[in-house]
Amino acid sequence: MPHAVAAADPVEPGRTNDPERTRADIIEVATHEFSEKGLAGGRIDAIAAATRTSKRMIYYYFGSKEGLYIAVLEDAYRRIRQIETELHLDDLAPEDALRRLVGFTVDYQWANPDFVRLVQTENIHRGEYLAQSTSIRQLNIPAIEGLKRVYERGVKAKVFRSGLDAVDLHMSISALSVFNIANRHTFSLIFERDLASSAALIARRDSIIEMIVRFVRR
Amino acid sequence: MPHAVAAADPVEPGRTNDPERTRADIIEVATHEFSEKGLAGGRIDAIAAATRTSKRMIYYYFGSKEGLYIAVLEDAYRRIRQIETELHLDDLAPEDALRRLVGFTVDYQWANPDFVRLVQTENIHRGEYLAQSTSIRQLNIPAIEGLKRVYERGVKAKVFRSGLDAVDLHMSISALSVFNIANRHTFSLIFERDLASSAALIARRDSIIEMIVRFVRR
DNA sequence: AGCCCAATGAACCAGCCAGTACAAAACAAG
DNA sequence: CTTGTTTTGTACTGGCTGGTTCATTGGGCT
Repeated sequence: MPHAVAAADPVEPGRTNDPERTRADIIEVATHEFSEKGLAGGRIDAIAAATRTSKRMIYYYFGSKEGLYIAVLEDAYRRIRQIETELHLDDLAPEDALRRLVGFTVDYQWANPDFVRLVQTENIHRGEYLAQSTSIRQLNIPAIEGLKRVYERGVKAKVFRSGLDAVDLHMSISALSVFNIANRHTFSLIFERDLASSAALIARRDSIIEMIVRFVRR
Repeated sequence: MPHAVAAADPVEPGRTNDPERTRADIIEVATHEFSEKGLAGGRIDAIAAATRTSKRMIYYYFGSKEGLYIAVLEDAYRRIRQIETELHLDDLAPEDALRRLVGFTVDYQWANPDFVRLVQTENIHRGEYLAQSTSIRQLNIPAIEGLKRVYERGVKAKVFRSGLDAVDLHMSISALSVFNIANRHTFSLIFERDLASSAALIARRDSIIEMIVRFVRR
């Protein structure tokens, strides 16, 4: 997402006070800064400068650097959960549905490196800020529900073996999908491989799908 | 490794100037600090305080915070490579060897969260410091050589399917092994699962091994 | 119009922290 | 024991950066 300067939406034109927009603007810029530099490395002044508003506003709305960081985390998780609900897997045969789910997950991580980096940062902090967020834990996890239904359909149809744990399976899918993004720099440096080329991505995507499918097939 | 205050080694007793030791001491403390807080979050003063020596020495030996950080990275990679050479896989049947290699990888990551965190941090920085290290790229990668030999033996023995890429396979093994450590905090928070219990670890370990083996089996 | 509060701006501050100045010891060599 | 080099300690500083102060503007409501 190349920063979209968002052609001013036509509603209420001559307005200068616009809290919603100010908040959203700050969060967008801060998401980028924190995902780029981490919490300690991110600079409030840098965020303020890239915003249409001022540093004062950041403290007005978010209270502190940590407060802003938490808001950024909440927003990022909210977005991914939103998208997860939009997959329609129930009208596909189990194995096809699984392939689609895995493929989607890979593509999503690929398309949203900011989210991956944010999660990485938060894990460096041992999840202490995510733990402070009340709103995040209220959301349930569409991804795992969808996966669970697909898996159970597959078991019933005797194409998947039974006895597997959906959360464990989800963890494997996430692990494989995230790694390419999360560790691409050190990995490609050490193995002298370009992980970013589209050929490499496609091959990797196929490999991941194949691995998951072979794991669940009877 | 619980910090081992290292009962003074008997060689050269009355010595006060001991560059080797000072250097090693600084690196050990810094490894902990940086893996805990990241590069930006780590404090030189904190490192100095936890050392037997002073801040002055850090700059004397490493020149800058970044210099120290690079030295820490180099040392961490050197250690893991060292250990990788110590696996003896050639005297096992291919599938057993593969199981052992994967199991070892999982256990190693589990036992060395500092390394995982350091790599995470370095990836946040897009590998720019690792790229500056000349010494790291000179080392070759024992793990992948070992894996390659095992895989090829398996193909020859017709227990593994052919046409797979050893680096890709290694990537999958790493991805699955690292995820539990790297993302345990956010993951366990969201899925309300304890990933740290030994029961969970063992189950996960088995699941990973099974996934890899099923992937390569014909 | 006039009141009140939400929203905003510009300049400012204080503590933190990477890095340094200035030496003084310890050691090696002659 | 002198001399030169390596290693170490103490005290300091200057800029960066999170956070604040104080004052102002805009807008909804009656």
